[in-house]
Amino acid sequence: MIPLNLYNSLTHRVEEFVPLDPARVTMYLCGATVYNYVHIGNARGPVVFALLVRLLKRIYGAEHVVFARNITDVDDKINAAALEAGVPIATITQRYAAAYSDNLRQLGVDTPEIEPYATDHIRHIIAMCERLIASGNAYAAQGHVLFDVASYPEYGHLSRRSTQDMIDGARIEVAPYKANAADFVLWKPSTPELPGWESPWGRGRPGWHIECSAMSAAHLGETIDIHAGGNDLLFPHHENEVAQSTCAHGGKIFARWWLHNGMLTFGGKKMSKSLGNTLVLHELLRMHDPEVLRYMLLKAHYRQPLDWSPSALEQTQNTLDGLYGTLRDLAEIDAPAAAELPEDFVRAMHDDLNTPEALSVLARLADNARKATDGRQKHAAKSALLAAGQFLGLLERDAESWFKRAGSAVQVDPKWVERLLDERAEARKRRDFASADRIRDELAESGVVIEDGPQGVRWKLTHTGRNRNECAA
RNA sequence: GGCCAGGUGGCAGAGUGGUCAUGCAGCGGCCUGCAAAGCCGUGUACGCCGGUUCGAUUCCGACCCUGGCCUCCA
Repeated sequence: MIPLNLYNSLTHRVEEFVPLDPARVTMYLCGATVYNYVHIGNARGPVVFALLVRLLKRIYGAEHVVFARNITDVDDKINAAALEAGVPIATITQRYAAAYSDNLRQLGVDTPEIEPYATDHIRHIIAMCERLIASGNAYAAQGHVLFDVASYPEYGHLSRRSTQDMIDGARIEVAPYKANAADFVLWKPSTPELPGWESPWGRGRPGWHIECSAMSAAHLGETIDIHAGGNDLLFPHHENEVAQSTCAHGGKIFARWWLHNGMLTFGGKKMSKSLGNTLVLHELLRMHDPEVLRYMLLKAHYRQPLDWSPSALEQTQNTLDGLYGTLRDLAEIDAPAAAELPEDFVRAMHDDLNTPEALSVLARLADNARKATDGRQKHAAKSALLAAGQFLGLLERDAESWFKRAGSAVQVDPKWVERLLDERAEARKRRDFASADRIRDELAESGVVIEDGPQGVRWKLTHTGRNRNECAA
């Protein structure tokens, strides 16, 4: 058995992952705040960490892994969007939460076991605030509840900063109700036009950080195996979660492994709404096959930054075309995905989810499949390729239709193509190559590339010239 | 300014103390009526300067540069 090694942000080292209880492996991922459509950068964590969940299920059994990915459905940005549109926040959050789940599903992200909503956990949040006040780790002031950072000496351990640095580095003015600059809000008061819930401190709403702590504990228990998220959440979000959860649970360790994915950049800068360099996921899904987007997200190691660009996407499209080309050549071999994954593939995946390495194994498997001579070899090679590819959420399409994508930028009527191909076949039979080539040129003009093979002619839609600039919007 | 990641061939992107990443693109050849696809072949790559070492892209130190966090952010 190849051990599963994962980089733990807590220790800054790659360590062999061993769950607390192999019969119930628990993992939590900070999901989305649903105030707008998500961009492709928002999908990186869900994609790579759902892949990790697949790996965990393969090791421990699907029924022994519980994965939660939350939805933050109360937040000041949501409130602002609702206020502007003149609708209740639920109108906003339902729309975007549905789009989020749907977009991720299209991208091949498995649905988590649990998808908790913050507003369904207000009682848990209030209870947690009360526990923190009782334990002396939080205090109420002017309708707020604040976490007392000074009460938790370990604060800053995860993100490796000292509280002194944080005070020195504080760029915002300290709110008057805060005892210390570094203290953060667990609960805050709501004015009548804002959403709010009755609490011991008056009508109010939760702060962001405590939502994840409360939902994680409610569904997965006080100590979980893995907590994941983008590395931009390391501080303050994750640091604050550690502080709240640890203190509310009598010092029990909150998350044993902390995993952080690197940022997706566009034009060399982190893709973010504030910079205005985002590529909205549902738009991309309209223009590209989801597998191309997915392959692109897996091309770089999850902890590294990944720069998105139209040309990189085109390269990815070409790579995937090559893999599907192999499968198309093996269309007559009726081989389903193998039950077992190739060992070098598993080794790559167990090496801190090294998807670039795993993709290079995929290329090698495709090479084997192309070079296989007899039927048995072909069968074995094809099923190995499919097994590895489909584990990554790739190569799930029918190879023939991959090259004749419906809804692509290039559109042709297949009947028209077939008719021209018949005409061309006739011309070639007459050795009238001038006419044959004229027909080929006409097809090429419409984006149809033809290949004369031993079994006759086949065709595909070209990618050249499309998708080059359209996603730079 | 503080903390944390990085700088690899035309592009993307792994990895390693001493023969090979891989993919895309390019180039040459085979195949083909010609193409396409496929096959074969093909490139003095590891930011800069020192150090350790028989040997460093890989380890150590300095420097330069880039990105992330320090405020909401996957």
